[in-house]
Amino acid sequence: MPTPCVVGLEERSLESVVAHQMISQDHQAPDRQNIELESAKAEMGEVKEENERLKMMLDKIEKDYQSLQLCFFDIIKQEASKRCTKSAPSHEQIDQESELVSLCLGRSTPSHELKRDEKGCNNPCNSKTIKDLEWKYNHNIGWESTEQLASSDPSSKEPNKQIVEAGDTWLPSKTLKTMRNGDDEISQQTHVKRTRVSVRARCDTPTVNDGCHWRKYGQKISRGNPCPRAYYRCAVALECPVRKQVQRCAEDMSILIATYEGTHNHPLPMSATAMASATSAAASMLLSGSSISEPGLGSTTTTIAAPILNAFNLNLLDNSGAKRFYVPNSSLTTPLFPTVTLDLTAPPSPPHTLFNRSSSSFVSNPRFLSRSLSFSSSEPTIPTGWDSGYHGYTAVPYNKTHTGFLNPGKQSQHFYQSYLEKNDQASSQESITETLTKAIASDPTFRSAIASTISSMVGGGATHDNQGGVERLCQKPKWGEPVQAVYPDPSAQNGKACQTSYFNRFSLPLSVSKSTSASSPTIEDQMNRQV
DNA sequence: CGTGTTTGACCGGCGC
DNA sequence: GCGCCGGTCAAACACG
Repeated sequence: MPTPCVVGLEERSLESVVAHQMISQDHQAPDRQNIELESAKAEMGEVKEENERLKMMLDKIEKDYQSLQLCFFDIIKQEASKRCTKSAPSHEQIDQESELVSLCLGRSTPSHELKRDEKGCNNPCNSKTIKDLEWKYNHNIGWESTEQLASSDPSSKEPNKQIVEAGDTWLPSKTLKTMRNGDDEISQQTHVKRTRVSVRARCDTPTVNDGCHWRKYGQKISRGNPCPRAYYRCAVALECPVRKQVQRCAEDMSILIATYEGTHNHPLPMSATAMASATSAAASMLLSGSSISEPGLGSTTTTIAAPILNAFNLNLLDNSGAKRFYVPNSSLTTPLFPTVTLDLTAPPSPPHTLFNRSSSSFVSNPRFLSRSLSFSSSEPTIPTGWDSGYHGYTAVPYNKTHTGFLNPGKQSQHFYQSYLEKNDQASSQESITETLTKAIASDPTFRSAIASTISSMVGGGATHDNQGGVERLCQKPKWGEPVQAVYPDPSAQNGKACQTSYFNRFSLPLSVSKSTSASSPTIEDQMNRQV
C-alpha cells in the first residue's frame, strides 16, 4: 500500500523549509543562515523519522487486517467443519444454516449457488466451498439480504426456475404468475422469506442518499400516512432486482424511512457498500433469529452485545431509550415480510449496557421476527479519522506536533480525542476487547457483520480522498460501465439527499456533495453537536 | 433528445 | 363476489 500522505508530508515539509530559507537569505547574516540550515536539516531528519514511523504503522495496520481476514476464514472453515459432523440434517436445518452462512458479505451470491455448494457435496468443508467463500468475500461489494436463501428446495428438478424465483432477479408479478404454475409452494416460501430492511433516519431531504443509484417508478399515498410513499428501483444495473421504498414517518415528519428489498446483482458504488453491509447484517440477524431469540420474553429479543455494536456504532435499542413508532399501518411492516429496522434516529444506549434488548413492541406480526437496530447518530464511537483512510490511526500523535497537513480537521481531532476520553472513562479497553472476542466467537452473524464492515472500510479507505470523491460525485455513471465512483442519489430532487450519519460512522470514503451538506443541515448539526 | 419523474390505470392479495 | 389497499406499469411530462 502506497503512502501518499507520508510522501506528501515530506514534500510539504521540504517546501516550507526551502521557503523559510529563501526568506532568511534576504535579511540575515551567513552565520544565521548556517544555523537555519542546520536546524532545517535537523527538522528534515525528524520528518524522515516520522515518515518511517508512519510507514511502519501502515504496515502494521495492513498486517492486522490480513490476520483478521485469515481469522475470519478460519472461523468459516470451522463452521463448515461443524456442519460436516452433523449427520443427515433436515431441510430446515440446512435452510437455517445457509441463512447464517450467507451473511452475504456482499454482492449477490445466488442462494442456489450456496446451497448447491452446501448440498452438492456431502463434505461442505471441501476446498471449493471455502474457496468460493473466500472469493466471494474478496469480491463482495454489495449486500444480499438472505431472503432468497431458504426459499427454494435445492432438490428441485427445475433449477432454472429456482434461479428465477429464489435468486436475484426481480420479476414482474405477471411474469412470476406465469412461472408459478405448478410450483406454488416454492414461490410462497420465497414470498414469506423475503426480508426487508428498513432504515430510519432523521432527514429533511426527500430521500436518503445511500450511495446507490435509484430510479423512481411510482408513488402512492398509503393508508394511515399522509405522506406519499415513493418507490424506487436500483438503476445501477438494468436488471437489478433491488427495490427501495421511501416514506416519511407519519408521527414525525422529520424521520425518513427507507425500506430495502432484494439483492443487488452487480457491483455497488463504494459509498453504497456500508449500507449494504449493514442491511445485510441486519437481515441476517433477523433471519438467524431462531438461534438467538429468547423464549418467554415476549415474541422476540436480541442478544447481541451492545459494545460490539458500539464498536461499529450499531446500538440496539434499549427499552428505555429510543422512540419507537413504526408506521403501524404501513406495508413497511407488512405481515408478509419480516422486517428489520435500522434506527438512525435514536439516542445512544448507555455505554455499559451489555445486552440491550429490542422489545417486541414494534413487531407488527408475530409470525415474523422484527428487530430494531439503532445506528445511533449522536455518539461517535469510531473516530472520523477513519474517513480519510488509514491516517486516522496516526492523526492524534501527528497532530500534536504538526498542524494542518494530515489533520483532516478540528472536528475529526475532537472526535478522536473524545473517543479516547470516552474509552478511558466509560469502560476499560480490556473489557471491550473481551466482550468483542466473546461475541465474535459466539455469533457467526456478527463475525460476518464485522468482516463486511472491515472490508468496506479497508476497501474504500485507500482509494478515495475527499476531493476526488467530490469530483467523482459529479460524474454520471454510464450503463454497462463498472461503477466505482461515489455519487449522490440523482433521484433526489434538486440533488438534495440525506447522507445519513451512519456513513460517517462507518468512515466510508464518504464524500458529501456540496448540495448535500448545504441542504441537509440536520446531519451536519448532529455532527457538530457531537463535538 | 435522452433521462428521470409524475401520475392515473391496472393488477393481485386479502378481508369481509 | 366485492371492495380496499399496496405495488407496478407506462404514457405523459419536465428538465438539462
